[in-house]
Amino acid sequence: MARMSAEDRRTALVEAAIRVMTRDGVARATTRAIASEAEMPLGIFHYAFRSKHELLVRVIQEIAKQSKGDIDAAVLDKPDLQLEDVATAGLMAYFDHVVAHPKEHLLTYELTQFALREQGFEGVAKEQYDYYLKENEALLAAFAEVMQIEYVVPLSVVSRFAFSVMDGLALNYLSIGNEEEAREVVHLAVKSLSLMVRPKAAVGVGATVVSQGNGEFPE
Amino acid sequence: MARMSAEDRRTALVEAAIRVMTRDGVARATTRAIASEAEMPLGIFHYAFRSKHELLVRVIQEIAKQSKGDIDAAVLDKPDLQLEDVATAGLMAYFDHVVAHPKEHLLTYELTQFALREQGFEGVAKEQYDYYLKENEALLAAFAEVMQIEYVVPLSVVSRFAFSVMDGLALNYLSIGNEEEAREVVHLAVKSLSLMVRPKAAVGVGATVVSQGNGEFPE
DNA sequence: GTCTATAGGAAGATAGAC
DNA sequence: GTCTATCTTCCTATAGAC
Repeated sequence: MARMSAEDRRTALVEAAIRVMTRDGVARATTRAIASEAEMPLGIFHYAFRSKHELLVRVIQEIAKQSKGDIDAAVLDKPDLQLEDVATAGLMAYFDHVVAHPKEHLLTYELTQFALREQGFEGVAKEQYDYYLKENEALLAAFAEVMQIEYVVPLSVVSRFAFSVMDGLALNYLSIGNEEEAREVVHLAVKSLSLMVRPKAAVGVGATVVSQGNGEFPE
Repeated sequence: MARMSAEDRRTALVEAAIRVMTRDGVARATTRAIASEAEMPLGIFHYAFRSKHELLVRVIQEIAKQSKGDIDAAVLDKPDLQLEDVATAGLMAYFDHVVAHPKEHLLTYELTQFALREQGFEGVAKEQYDYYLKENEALLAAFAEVMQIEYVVPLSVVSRFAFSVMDGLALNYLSIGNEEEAREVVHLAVKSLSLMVRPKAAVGVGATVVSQGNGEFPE
């Protein structure tokens, strides 16, 4: 096989590992299967990585990076102007991604669980989720800016709520399907979010905002 | 070792398997570890079960049954009378269970994933979720009865929404913790549910019901 | 029915020829 | 650097003595 730098080997192996895991699951992603997928002899594996553990850390990081780009692109870039429309479009875009790429989402769940169990990966699951939540917060903040609204509960809590619904829905959709009903749940999520929002205390412009919420959030 | 019927062996092995899986994870629940936990020689395993596969099916069924009883007991039996109080108490009771028994919940996620990947288990993940959702529906129906309210969206959708939020929240709580913030999310879930509810079209009694919802659910 | 011993295979990791 | 052959360990499952 042609000469390659160690770093190129690592990159190729990480990509091969993701393909194998997406196709066959984490448990079947053995060093042999990964090397074979990358069309390298097994011996190369432990030349590129000290251990399988090292590869897995890179795989988890890479997955988080990829799915961020993938989903963000779909969720933003919606030119509607009504609050609910934009929110619905965003959440539906996320759900569309789940429907179109179920195995990729299944893999992220598998990796989370793996990280929660395996010694030496304690922090990794937390990092992964923290990352997703932060990205989600940024999205919600941008959304609020565009729509001239503000949240009546802390952003981090709104983010975690939205993330929880969509994450839980994706998980049960992967198990039971029923796409149509799942989309009804997305609509409920949008209505729920409208409870957590009010028109921004207008400093200058009065934007056209449609909110189902009453602008209050009683304790 | 004392004589036992094959069925008693199976029961003991299933319970041992659940203990091992809860403690160490599904991947480490080998036939050896399970037999050892049940204090039986390895040979007994394949006398009681034709294969590990057979054991796993029983484990998954047993887990679903157990957690139902466990959680239902906590969620019902709340003598409050205010709508939101009861709902909050119910969802909080569920979350309390997650906090108190994180490993048990982690195990159910692991088993779901396992079932989604493994040949011969295709239906099992779906059955598990269908079962949880049905139980959840029954709970919501009983709740509506007691509180003299009715749902303005189909019960199955309300159930799936509530289940999604709590399931997703449990999953991310297991990864990132932050119990206090997670409990704020539970409060948001309760507020959201109040959107999906209105006082029951009173036929006789007029019950004392406090709802945050406006009794409508615009499309 | 019980249980030891072992078959047969696949895993992660390494040694050593090229 | 590359790659084959192999080490060691652990898995599921079974054979066969008691």
